[in-house]
Amino acid sequence: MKIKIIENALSNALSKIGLEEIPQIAFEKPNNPDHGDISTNIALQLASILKNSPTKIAESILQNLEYDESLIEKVEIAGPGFINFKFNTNYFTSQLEYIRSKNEIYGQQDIGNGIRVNVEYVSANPTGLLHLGHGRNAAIGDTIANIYEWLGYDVTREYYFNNAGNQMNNLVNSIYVRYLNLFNDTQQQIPEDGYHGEYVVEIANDLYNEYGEELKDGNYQDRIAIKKFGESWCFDKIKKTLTKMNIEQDVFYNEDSLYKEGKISDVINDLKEANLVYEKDGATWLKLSEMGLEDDRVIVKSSGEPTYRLPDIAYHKEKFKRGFDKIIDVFGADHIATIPDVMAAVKHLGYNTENIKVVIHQFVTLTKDGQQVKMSKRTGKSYTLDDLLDEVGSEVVRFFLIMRGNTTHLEFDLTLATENSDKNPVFYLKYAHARICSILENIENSDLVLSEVPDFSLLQSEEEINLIKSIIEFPDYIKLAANKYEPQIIVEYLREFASRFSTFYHSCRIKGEEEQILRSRLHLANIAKVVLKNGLSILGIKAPNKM
RNA sequence: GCGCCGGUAGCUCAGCUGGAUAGAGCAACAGCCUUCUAAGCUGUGGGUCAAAGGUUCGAGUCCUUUUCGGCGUGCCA
Repeated sequence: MKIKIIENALSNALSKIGLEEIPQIAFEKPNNPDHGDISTNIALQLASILKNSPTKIAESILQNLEYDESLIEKVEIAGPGFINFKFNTNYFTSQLEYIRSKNEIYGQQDIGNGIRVNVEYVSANPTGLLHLGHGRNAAIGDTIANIYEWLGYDVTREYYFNNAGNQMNNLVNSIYVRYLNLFNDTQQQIPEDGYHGEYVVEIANDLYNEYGEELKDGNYQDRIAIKKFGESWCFDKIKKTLTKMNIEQDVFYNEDSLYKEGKISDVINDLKEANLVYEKDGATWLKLSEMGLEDDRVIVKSSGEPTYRLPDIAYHKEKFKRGFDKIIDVFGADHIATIPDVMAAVKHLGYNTENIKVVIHQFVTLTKDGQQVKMSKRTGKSYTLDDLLDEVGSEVVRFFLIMRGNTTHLEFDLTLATENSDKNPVFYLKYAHARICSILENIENSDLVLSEVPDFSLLQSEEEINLIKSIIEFPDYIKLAANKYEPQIIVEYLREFASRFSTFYHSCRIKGEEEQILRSRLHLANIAKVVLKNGLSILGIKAPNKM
């Protein structure tokens, strides 16, 4: 919305009143339509400074306010001293002509200006199958990547993984036990900290089919073979699941490459040079207490192996060195503790951590028929992301996983998701789009009608204007979602949008109306179709022509 | 113990930098299909915004304390 014009007008009025310093003027969109389209509380803010009542101040601002009457219909003082602006309906309809010219690309913006953004998400190690938590991570990350692309950023979608270290050893141990159990009488148990999932049995079966009893000794070479087999088995499944979810990442970054290319030792040297580490009990410690945090932490164990913090630091340094201007990490809430450590170190190495945004999301719980489905690691029974995708499809999965705020625990209602009915919110949006397609089909020569320039000023009813207002706001919501890293903002916007379209649809007929009206309404519906299609596409959902 | 996130209608959740009468979906109830898709629309009922104090013209939103739930708190990732 054009608040710049109002802002300037207000600034001028304020200086006429005699204000030497013009303060920041805040605007908001009133939720009560009687309060106009845009509102400012500037008079309330100035009350204590000017030692006058807000209403008096508002009055004198109004007396000195000059504005374009073709744009603004009404300016009012209301309540305790708000100044409310109501736009002329012609303002809204005139915006439509510009939007119509954008057509298919409406919503795209070039504010990113090619700035390079790295969005890291999923990043599950190849030690198992993806679960619902990964799914939420994937949906949030992929949608944020889409949003930034729509804003003209140069986006790289990245997956970071570690195929070495403790976790892989645990996987190897677990597979090995299951493998021996296939042909050995002695029923060995999986170690306490091993992987108990049923998929490990599957891996062992496949392993046996490939190698027979060749690996039964479990010597060094055997373990390497088991590790390679297990890793590619898991990665294969993970990638298939992501493909099913319509996610395609550009870079799979292996933590191991940080070691091979000397990036880890480089960072240790950097840290030593910056005097940020010390030796104690045979380990290397990071001086976090000198960086404003509570406790120092080990980054290299006495065994000589680094802890996870060190590669994390090196990895973030690498992202900067690879030329990214902005770094977005999407993590589950269980990673929350390590983030401040890593950020502090990266910052003290001289990188601007303000360009790193860590998006934390809370966990997912699964409910079915009102009962919570336990996803226990101990029993090994779990409902995987893949199961879910098979059951309800990628679009419902993606939608459900982003329809709550990142910081809220998300309850995935399987019963609701499976239901192909009006209760399922994703259908509502698709349905609105399909309806518009149906209108276009039902109008004779609709292409021809759309090729002619419409008179949008004929659209004056409340339903039409409300729809137009929502159309105009589309780019603002994309920006808001980007600034907040909240895909949910797009979801909420689209629901409201579809609702306004449906209201319009029911009260304003198109087919059979007089030619001029028909043309302008058809154009309006067609623009609404673009908004729905583009909005859904940001969420990774296709807009169907028929339902 | 300490740290992070959350507690808003019967249920699931919105509520942007503090603003005017706290919203949506589902569930409940009452209407609307000879007319472009009724997977829809219109209306009704439903609230001590976990509790208490504080900041101010004004608090669901900010501060303090308490409480409940989740996660974390490792020379695991």
